Amino acid sequence: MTDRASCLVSKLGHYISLSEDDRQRLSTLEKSERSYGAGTDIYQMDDPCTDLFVVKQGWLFSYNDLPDGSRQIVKLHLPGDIIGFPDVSQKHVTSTLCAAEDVVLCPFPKTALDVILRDSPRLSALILSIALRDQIILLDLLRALGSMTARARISYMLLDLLARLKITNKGMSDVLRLPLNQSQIAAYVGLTNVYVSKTLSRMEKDGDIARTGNTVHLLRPEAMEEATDFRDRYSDMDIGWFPANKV
Amino acid sequence: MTDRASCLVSKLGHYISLSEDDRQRLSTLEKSERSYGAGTDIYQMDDPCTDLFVVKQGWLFSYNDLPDGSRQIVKLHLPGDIIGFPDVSQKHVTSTLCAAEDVVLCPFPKTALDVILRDSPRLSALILSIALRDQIILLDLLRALGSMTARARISYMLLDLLARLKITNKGMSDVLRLPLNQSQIAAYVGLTNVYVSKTLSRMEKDGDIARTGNTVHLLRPEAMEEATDFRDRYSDMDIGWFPANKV
DNA sequence: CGTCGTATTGATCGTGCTCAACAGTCGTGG
DNA sequence: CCACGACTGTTGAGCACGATCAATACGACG
Repeated sequence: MTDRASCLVSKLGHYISLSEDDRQRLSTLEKSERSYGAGTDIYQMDDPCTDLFVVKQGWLFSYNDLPDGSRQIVKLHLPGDIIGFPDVSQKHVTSTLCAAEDVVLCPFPKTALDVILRDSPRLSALILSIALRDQIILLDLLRALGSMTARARISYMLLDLLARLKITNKGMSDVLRLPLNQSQIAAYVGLTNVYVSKTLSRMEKDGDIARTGNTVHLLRPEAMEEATDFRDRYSDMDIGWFPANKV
Repeated sequence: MTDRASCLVSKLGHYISLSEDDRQRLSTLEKSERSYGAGTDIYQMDDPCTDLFVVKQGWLFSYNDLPDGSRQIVKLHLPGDIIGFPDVSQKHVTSTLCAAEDVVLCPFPKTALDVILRDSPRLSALILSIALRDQIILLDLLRALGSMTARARISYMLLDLLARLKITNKGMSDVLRLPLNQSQIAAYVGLTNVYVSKTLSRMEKDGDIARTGNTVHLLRPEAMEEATDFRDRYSDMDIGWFPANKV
């Protein structure tokens, strides 16, 4: 992936081989890239939904504030991710997007999707598949939040992040940079910052993880996967049924 | 909707007007319909994923059993729903499907999707939108499980079910038939059967709901929506960006 | 009548929350 | 240079929501 390459092309080309036509189609979609500083809210809940974003650099998250003052982070966005897909089905976006650190995004208009659907069945299938896989992952997270202990939830989050990073970075070890503070982790897994701190300390004392700065080292990933019934949904998408493009 | 009409046609025709070609395409997809008794597991987790189902009659749910013995219901399926969409992206299904009562389903093969993607951009867009909307709804549920009290979670579930039933049944009142026992409700909202019982009793005593048999009457839906920050995602899907079919 | 599945109610326990104090690390400004 | 504040993480004490375990009630069905 050169720096000049289209974010979309390199992201989607990761799953299937793209025809030259498809590459062209995708490249033209992207507007110029944009940078945002850490902590910036890039769009707010209930804003009109016009653009999608590919993450070129940095982590972000989508959150909602609830009436009782608590905050729930519903999705973490890592480099290579497409942000805002579910909102395409709605007139207004359903959550607020916030940069967890300094980020670079490649926006492209929501209306671009109709061109793809009209002209490229193969790309359409891929996009649909990605959307559906994201839904699977959400279901997994739901199980975690619905019925796991604090420790299992945090383990689950760490395993999920590691699996995601390994898609684009094959030779990766079990070390993880985690550019989120404990309040944000808490908002994601449905706990409080205090209890996240206590749980992480306990996990460290028990030898499950090691921490240095904001990097986390998973010392027994297999045991953690066992305990949380973790499954890697990222590595085995089914793309066998995709249609060929028309000629 | 006549009894003979294709389930898919009547389901999808609810959102957009379908061309005669599209109606034909959809009708041919469906195999004969099938019935299952209450409590039947229709497919099991890790089975190969071959078919999707349209619900013609009765309620169902998808669940997973966790290593600690607890069960999490991740999705309730009502008449008119399409079951198994997210699993299309996977080689094996990720949860077990169970009939909550006697049901009738219309199966159609997963491979049918490639025909639609190739030939009908408009139907493709609709299917994508439905998948994405389901994801939004999952995100809503995630917020509920992540940071709401027992009472709010149950309220949320009731509001969600009511909104779903109102799509196909416009003139509906705030009365709801709930063919689930309290253990199933508990598995869905992440509580125990005991606490569901206690919470429902308290809600009844406080005048929020009334129960007779397995029907529930919501007495102050607006107050409940306020308390749970409930939003109806079903009634305002954005279909404005859909492409027209090629001629 | 007995059994099974389901709902209710009570007593007790524990995980995780609340509130609070304190420490470490920044960047800022005197 | 130090003082100060803002932000983050840690630790402790007490509390509450919801879990666990158990007993009871109730209906449907054989």
